[in-house]
Amino acid sequence: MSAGAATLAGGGAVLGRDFYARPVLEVARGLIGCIVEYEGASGKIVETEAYHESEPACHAFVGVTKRTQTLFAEPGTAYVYRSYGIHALLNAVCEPVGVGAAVLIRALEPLAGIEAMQTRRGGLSAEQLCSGPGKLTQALGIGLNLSGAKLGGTLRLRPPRNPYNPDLVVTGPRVGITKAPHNPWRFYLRDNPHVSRR
DNA sequence: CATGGGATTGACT
DNA sequence: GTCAATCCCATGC
Repeated sequence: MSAGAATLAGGGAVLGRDFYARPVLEVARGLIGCIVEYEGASGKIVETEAYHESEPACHAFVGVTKRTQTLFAEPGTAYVYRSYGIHALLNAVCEPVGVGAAVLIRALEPLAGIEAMQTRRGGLSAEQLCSGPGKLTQALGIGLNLSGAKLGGTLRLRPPRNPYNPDLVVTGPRVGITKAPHNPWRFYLRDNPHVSRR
């Protein structure tokens, strides 16, 4: 079982505070294979990236501001922000309170609610529905209003349904950033067709 | 108060 | 391959 998994009455388990209150690189790797659920739609995480206040690519690098205060909040908080004026990007806040760190969820393999996703995304194939950080928030209907919400409520993450080979998780440099681009802090499932492409 | 940049995407040459 | 769209907010004057 994954660290921090707690059993819910009625079946299923949800990742709890202990899961997120660890070094952000561990959480980024650990989230691969986990399930994101929101209002009946769900998908398996196939790609993540880690961000930490100690390096300039992270929004929290500048310290606590109105924009970044959520990154320093309780582990297991959602941090959603608008990128390029258009897209909402979903992160899970990690490490203890007062440390600015989060895992960006970059791609999902759709599991449930695919028709609703296609309605929101324009009838694309399953492989294109959630294969990017801006795409998956649109597909699930996740907006900026969820920033600051505690993960585990309407928006929740579950541990993997089935065990999988940890060798399938590979690392690489993060995508799309201009600062500290070389840290290999991106994690994804090898050969999974739902991973983002450029 | 004005400016500039951005953890992206999709359309177009 | 290039490039515009479009919003939030940090920064600087």
